[in-house]
Amino acid sequence: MRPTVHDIAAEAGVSLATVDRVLNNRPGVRTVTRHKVERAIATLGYVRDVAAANLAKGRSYPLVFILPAGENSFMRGLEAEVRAAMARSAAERTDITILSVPAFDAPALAAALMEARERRPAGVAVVAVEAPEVTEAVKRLREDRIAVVTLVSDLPGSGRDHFAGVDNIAAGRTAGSLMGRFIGGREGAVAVVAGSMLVRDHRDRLEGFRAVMTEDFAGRCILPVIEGQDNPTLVEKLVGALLERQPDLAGIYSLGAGNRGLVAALEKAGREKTICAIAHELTPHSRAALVSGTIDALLNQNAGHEVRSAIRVLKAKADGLPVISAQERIRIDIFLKDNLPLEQA
Amino acid sequence: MRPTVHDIAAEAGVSLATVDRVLNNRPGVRTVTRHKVERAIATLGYVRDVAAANLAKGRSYPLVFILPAGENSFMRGLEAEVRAAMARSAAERTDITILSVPAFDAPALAAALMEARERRPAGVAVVAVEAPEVTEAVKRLREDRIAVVTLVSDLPGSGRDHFAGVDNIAAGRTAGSLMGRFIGGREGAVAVVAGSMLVRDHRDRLEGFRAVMTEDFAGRCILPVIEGQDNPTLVEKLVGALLERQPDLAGIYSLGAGNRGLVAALEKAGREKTICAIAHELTPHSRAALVSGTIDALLNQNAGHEVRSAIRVLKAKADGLPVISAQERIRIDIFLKDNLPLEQA
DNA sequence: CTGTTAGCGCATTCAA
DNA sequence: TTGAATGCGCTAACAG
Repeated sequence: MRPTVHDIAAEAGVSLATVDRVLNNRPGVRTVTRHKVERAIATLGYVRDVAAANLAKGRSYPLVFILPAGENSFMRGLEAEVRAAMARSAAERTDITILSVPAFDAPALAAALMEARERRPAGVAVVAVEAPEVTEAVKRLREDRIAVVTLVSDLPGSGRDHFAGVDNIAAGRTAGSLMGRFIGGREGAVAVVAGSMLVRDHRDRLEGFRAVMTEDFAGRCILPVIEGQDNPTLVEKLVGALLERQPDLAGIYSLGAGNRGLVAALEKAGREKTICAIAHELTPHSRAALVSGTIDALLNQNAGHEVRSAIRVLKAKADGLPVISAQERIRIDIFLKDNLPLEQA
Repeated sequence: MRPTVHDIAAEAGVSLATVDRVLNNRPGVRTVTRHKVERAIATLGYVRDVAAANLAKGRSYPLVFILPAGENSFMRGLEAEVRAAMARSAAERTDITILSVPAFDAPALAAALMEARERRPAGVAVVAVEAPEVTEAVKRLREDRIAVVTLVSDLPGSGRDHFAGVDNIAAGRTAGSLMGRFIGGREGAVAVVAGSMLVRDHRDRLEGFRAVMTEDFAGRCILPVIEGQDNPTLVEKLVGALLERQPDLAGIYSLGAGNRGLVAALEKAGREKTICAIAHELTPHSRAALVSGTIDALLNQNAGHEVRSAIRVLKAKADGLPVISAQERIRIDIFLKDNLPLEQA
């Protein structure tokens, strides 16, 4: 049987309370006593039973998630994952509140952060928009010792505790690499459609994509970025116009959302087979387009992983515990029609 | 505060023991009493605290992992993940033993399964070789109510409880799809290097690969399969010979292990830039080859996920609990040099 | 500075 | 068929 606090108390010749004190390094133990206990811990090879500890503590973690509103399928999927986490909250001892704000709206986001602050949660997870007022709000939360994790889109320089999302520069590079190889020797320019240059993730993807195209596919012309605000209607209009003025277009990299518009424009123009399209995020629409062949490859960040990671990190930070960063790294998935996970998964 | 057994006992007007009986549907409760309790559970919205339950039970899960011996980096990585799980065994209430057997050796594997059986574990995870004696041994374990999970390579028809591994047909298809697109319009045949046709995963990958090449890249010639026994030295020899007799080779799909041999042969022949190489499993060697460009794409199954999934399933099956199969699905990762996770991760 | 004691939510004797 | 009592491994008052 593995050793318990009782065993180490006996071995060290002290009481349970003392053992508990050194285990949770609380004050009020003489150095000699502490050493005795530590030695007992070492010789017996004691490892604390976290489940039992949590049971005894009865601690719970009030958390706030701030997510963008709107039709964006990825964000709705993200919200669904947060709600799934709420359903598990009994078992995970969390108490989660969701706050919804308009997309790409820095003042509204800053206001939501202040609202979150008033709830005095243990931690806040936020899909960030890069703006001074948002940075400022995050700093205020940190001053109140509220843990902050940026989700999906980061906010460097804000002092947030952690970023739960993918390396978007690498994502852009990956898209560039696939695009260059898939197009191969064919002629024609490549277009880039983004949502907004106000969010860090989109800027990073663009940077990565351009870097690879310059390094490895130097002859290829990259057209100026189109900003579609992650809005399918707008994206469709802009891409439609693009297709008209670029009869020789070889590829489109859609690094934001609104892919329904992209797909519609390509199919209306009858160019879905000749243009290599690479987009982000696996949603019901993008999935269908991948299967049909309109989209050639999809880069994805697993929203479920991101939410669960954010919660783990928030809890750890709230307890002042270190985070095993290797374990919290979110991978960039590449999906072709052949390695698509089953529906619903 | 969420309701506890006490609350539902009070609500139903019975004792703790009775509540416990209906909760774990044990006999010895009148139907009326049972109904009262069930109603209380429903109205209070009770959910059992699994951690507390486990604490009270003090149950632990003796498990056996049977892994192939040898230099195969992927398998050694797998073993490292099992050892990592052993390190967590205190917290997870598992007690894991590793059994090592020669690779591709059905009699030895069958013997190991019988050895595992004598330990009377709650469950066994095994990297399967497809052979009647192995199937038979697995059936015996099942008869002794020992849960069995196949790991990495499956054993259909054996009655194993679960397969913790990727869909290898889909993996082969993915490789085919990438191969066809990366080669594009270039001339030349494509070769396939396998480990052994005795293991299901290799056979499945081959099937998927051939299917896609036939469906989508019909003009491309696929050479007969080379079996390298996952042995780098043998692979190097065989691929070396292949390169000599096929001066126009356009691509190589290595669906097994021994990639050190593949890389060495390509580089010695100076063909690493002109031949598109796609291989499996991210190891230090394959990673280096991907970065240098000798390997163009790597398909990967995350050994850590597989091991953790196997353990979860084994515990669930041992307790007679259902498995949420969607959650246990192992994804096929595609790595290019651009989306490689950081070292060590 | 150290020890005693009473739970956390649940499972399990042993009596009744 | 039911209930009272005890303990799992740990934390947290409260005493000393």
